[in-house]
This record gives sequence, C-alpha cells and structure tokens, in this order.
Amino acid sequence: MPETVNDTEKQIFDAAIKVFQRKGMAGARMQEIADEAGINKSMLHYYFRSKEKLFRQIFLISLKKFIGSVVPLLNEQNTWEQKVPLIIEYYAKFLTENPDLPFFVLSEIRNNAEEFLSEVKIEDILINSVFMEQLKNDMGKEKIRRINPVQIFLSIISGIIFPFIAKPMVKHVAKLDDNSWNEFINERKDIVSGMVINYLKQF
Amino acid sequence: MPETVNDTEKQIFDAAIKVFQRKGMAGARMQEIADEAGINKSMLHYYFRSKEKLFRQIFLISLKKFIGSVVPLLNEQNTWEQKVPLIIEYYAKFLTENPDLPFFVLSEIRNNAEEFLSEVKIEDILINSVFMEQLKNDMGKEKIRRINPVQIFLSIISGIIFPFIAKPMVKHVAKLDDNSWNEFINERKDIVSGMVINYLKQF
DNA sequence: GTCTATATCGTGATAGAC
DNA sequence: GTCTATCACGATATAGAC
Repeated sequence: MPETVNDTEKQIFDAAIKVFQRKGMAGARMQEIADEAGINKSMLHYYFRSKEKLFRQIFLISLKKFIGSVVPLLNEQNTWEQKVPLIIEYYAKFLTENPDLPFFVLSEIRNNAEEFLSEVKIEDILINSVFMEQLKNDMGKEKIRRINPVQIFLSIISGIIFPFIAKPMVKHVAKLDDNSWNEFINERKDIVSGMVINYLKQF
Repeated sequence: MPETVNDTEKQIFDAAIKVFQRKGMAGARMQEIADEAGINKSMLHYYFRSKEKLFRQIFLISLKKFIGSVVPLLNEQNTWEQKVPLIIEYYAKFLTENPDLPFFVLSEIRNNAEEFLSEVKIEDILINSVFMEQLKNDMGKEKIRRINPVQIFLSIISGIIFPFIAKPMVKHVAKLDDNSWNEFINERKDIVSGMVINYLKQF
C-alpha cells in the first residue's frame, strides 16, 4: 500500500498553493491559508513548522510545474515546426488552469535571487532538449535562420505568457470580456506560432 | 517662480518609488523607505498621512510612466514599419533604467483590480494612436496581414518586456553574465522587430 | 518641520488542555 | 491530532516636546 498523505496535510497544502500563488510570500497570511483549508491556524505550524518552510515547499513545486511540465513536449518524436504550436497550445491551457502560477514564480525568483533556480536544473534540461537540438541542426544545414535557440524559446513563451501576466491590463485596453478574452487568446496562439516559424524560415 | 516641491518631501517620494517598485505594496516597509530617504520614519506620515496614500501616489506615477511615455513615439511622423524598432528600442532603454517598474505595475494591478486602470485612459490613447491607425490603414489596403492591431502591439511589448520580467531566469538558463545580457538584449531587439514586421508583410 | 517615545494592532509562532 | 488561549514581535500610526 502506497504511503497515503495525511488528509489534513493535503488540505493545508492545497490551500497554501492557492493563497501563496495569489498573494505571494509577503502578501499571504497564515490565517487566510487556514481559512481556505477549513482548519485551525495552529495546524499549519504543526504540519509545516513555519510560514517560511511551507512557502519553500509551495514555491519549489510551483517552479517545477512551471518549467518541468513542458519538457516532455520538447522531447517528442516530431519536428521543431510541429512542436512550436504544441508548446504554445500547452502553455495556453496551462495558464488558463493556473493563472497565478507564472507570476508567482517570477515574482519570488526576483526576491530570493537565483538560490532556487539551482535546485531545479532547468538550464541543462532546456538546452539539451530535442527541440533545441533540432533547431541547431536545421541552422547548421542553413535551412533556417542562424540564431541563439534560447531566443526562439523565449519568443514563444514571451508571446503567450506575457498576455496572461498582464491579463487585467490587456482586457482593459482591448475591451474584452471573458468570452472575447478566450477568442483573443486563440487568435494569439496562431500569431505567436506564425511569427516564430515565419521568422525562422524566411531569411 | 514655479512652485518648488519641498526637499524632504521629494527625498521621501524618490525613496518610496525605489522601495515600492522593488518590494511591492505588501513587501515594502515604511522603515526602509525612511532609511532610504535618510530621514525619520514619522516624517513619512507627516507628509503622506499613511502607507496606503503614499503607495497610491507612487503607483499612479509608475503606471503613467509605464504606459504614457511610449505614446509620443506612437504618434510620430513616420511609418508603422519605422516605428516598430523605435518602440522596441525605447522600451529596452526604459527597462534598463527602470528594471522593477513594469513588474511592480503589473503586480499591483493584479491585486487591486482594474480600479486604477480607469484613472489613466490608456485604452483610448493607445487605440486611437497614429501607429494603430497606420496599421489599420495598410490592412485595409491589403498591404499587410489583416489582424487585430492590439495583437501587434502586444507582440512587441511581450517580446521585449517579458525577458526583463523573467531576467533572473533568462540569465540563468542562457548562462549570461551582465555583459552578455546586454548583448542578448541587443540581439533580442532585432528579433522582435523582425518577427513582427515579417509576420505582417509575409502572408 | 523634525525628532523621540509610545500607542495600537496584526501576524507568526508556541503552550497546554483534551 | 486538534483545539483555545496567549505570547512576542514587528509595523503602522500618533502624541508631544523642541
């Protein structure tokens, strides 16, 4: 029988994810986490010792989810050109389901320096991915524009993540309600995909 | 003789800009602002009444600076194609000089809803800009791809602002020091510019 | 206007009964 | 393991002397 995580502990953890991702370390309140979990405040300390320790767990899980979950896609058995729209599609879905996660991760990284980044070895995972190799390969054959592949990946995630980060402002400027927001994002997916692929192939 | 702002008041204000933009409303401490300004803590209350009131002033100035300062560029007497690299160049410089500003603005907007956005009428300023009109014009003439112009502007700022927002992570993944970061951004400016212009013209 | 001292309150954390 | 009560501290804010 697999080790089953204590029920209360899981409730606290889920509540903490919600509150920390929404408010950040500085803005989050232990009381709010307790309320969200439907339990007593002192339970938080019983299970996690301190706010700092609870935060670290939440942050590391969020960081891994944010970065690591796209990795399988990068290493699929298809061309880089097929991967681009799939990566974008994946992030659009991910961001819709976890609207506060990227902002939270980026925010806390800014505060607590790179300390955390070293724990998750993104740099190698990303740089050595099949996707990156494929790009370098086609660049070597002069089939696509020769350019730092990190710039390409960055262009992809910038184009799709930033609108979610700036969602309130984007909705306000473009005068979107919830329905037209979804349309806007659908349109966006094609645009980002088209921009990146066009740019690589037309040179 | 023009109204000269009190010296202490200005010192406090400048210090508050620095601390609030760096730490956000929740993370900022009145003591830290006082230290930064080199004055006593109670002076903050003497001049600005409360943390909340001080914050509002700092935020509104930051918001206007973030959004409004690009407007003149959008209304220049040149083509949209000439404007694109200029806008990017402008933001790159702006972000280098104000590294914490965009993150701060986007962060606080997320917390305090759109309440603030209505005070600054970005939507009309941007939508009615010459840049947007020029795009719509060329779309009408089938000279460029027909698409929501907001998506174009969003692509530009996503491509250049996001890397700064995610700077620690980007530096870590791409293994950049301060010098190579600058090179990376220079390369980036051309890429974003090229992607947007290519995409509009090749269809 | 500027300082020191202090009030007031919110929050993380602990003690101890059950 | 879970609760109530309480501590200890830090942060905003104010009072009052100069």
